[in-house]
Amino acid sequence: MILSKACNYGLRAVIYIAIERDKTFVSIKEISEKLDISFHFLTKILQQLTKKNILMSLKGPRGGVALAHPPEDITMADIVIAIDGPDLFTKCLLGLKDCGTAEPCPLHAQWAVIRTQMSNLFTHMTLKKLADQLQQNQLRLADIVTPLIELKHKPIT
Amino acid sequence: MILSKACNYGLRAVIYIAIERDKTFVSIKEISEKLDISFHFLTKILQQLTKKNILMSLKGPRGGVALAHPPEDITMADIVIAIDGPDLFTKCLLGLKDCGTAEPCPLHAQWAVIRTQMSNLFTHMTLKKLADQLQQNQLRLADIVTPLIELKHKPIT
DNA sequence: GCCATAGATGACATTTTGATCAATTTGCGA
DNA sequence: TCGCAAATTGATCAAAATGTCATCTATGGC
Repeated sequence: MILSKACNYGLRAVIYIAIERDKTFVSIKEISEKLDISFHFLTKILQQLTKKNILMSLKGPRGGVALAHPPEDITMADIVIAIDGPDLFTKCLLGLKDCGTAEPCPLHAQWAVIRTQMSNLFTHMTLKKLADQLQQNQLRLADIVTPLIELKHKPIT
Repeated sequence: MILSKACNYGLRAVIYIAIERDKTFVSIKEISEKLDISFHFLTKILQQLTKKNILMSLKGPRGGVALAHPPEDITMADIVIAIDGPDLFTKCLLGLKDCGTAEPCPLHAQWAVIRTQMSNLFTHMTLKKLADQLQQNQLRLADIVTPLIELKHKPIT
């Protein structure tokens, strides 16, 4: 897969937080249940993001995690790099070291084009754009088609 | 990484075979040494390709593996799908099931564009094109900068 | 201050991937 | 036909990714 599972989960969770952010802090338990992700595994992933100052966290009752910056300032690339590292945007398709214009592999030139496009998509796609899209178009974030938007207006049981 | 190591190795090996194909059968041992890939691991990868009728093999002295089809008929996509499966060209970026135009995730539309470009690159890039590029431009296939082209005119010691 | 809540942390289990070794089978060539 | 070369196969192992569990620590509310 192009992104690790951890990265998948992290992305979906952060988008979820961006949508729910008027509650300021969202509990990881809620996220894990709504997105159907293992609670403990998600905890560790979000910890990574907290350490990298993408999220902030608060312990205790009414605690949880929240975005550490405005959603228009956080990009998909930030999340992907924080969790999977920068390989996706830098590495040679054939895994060769120092594959560049100087000593290219036979796919270097053509792959570089696609890699750049990926990089552009990821660095320009902010959490705000993603959250707006979700709210406007009723898109989805989990396998189970859950009316995510409704959750904002309902107390979490 | 975008492709598994097995897929990396398989691609590089098959390109190598395409270059050396006037010898008809190339031993896996030679490939593993020239490309610096574990012999036994490479053996298993190439076995997969043999089973899928991308390579053919011959036991005994002067045996080895060879392309089962003309190099202009084998594409990178064939190799990638045989080893890593079709996920790269079909799966949702966020790993959701059945993510499509009907029930898209917030990234579906933009990701589909890039995925299609990847698919096009892989399905149009034949082994012949790759081998020609290597021979004409002195590109490389291994970390160690080895004069691969020379090998055709030298007996393997 | 006490307690329930919720994140942080470390230990551990499982699965997948990557890699190695040994034994077997096959077929060419002398 | 004999012996060696080379692929095939199965067993095993290490490392990384994934997933689970128990415990610790901080905090808000009473």
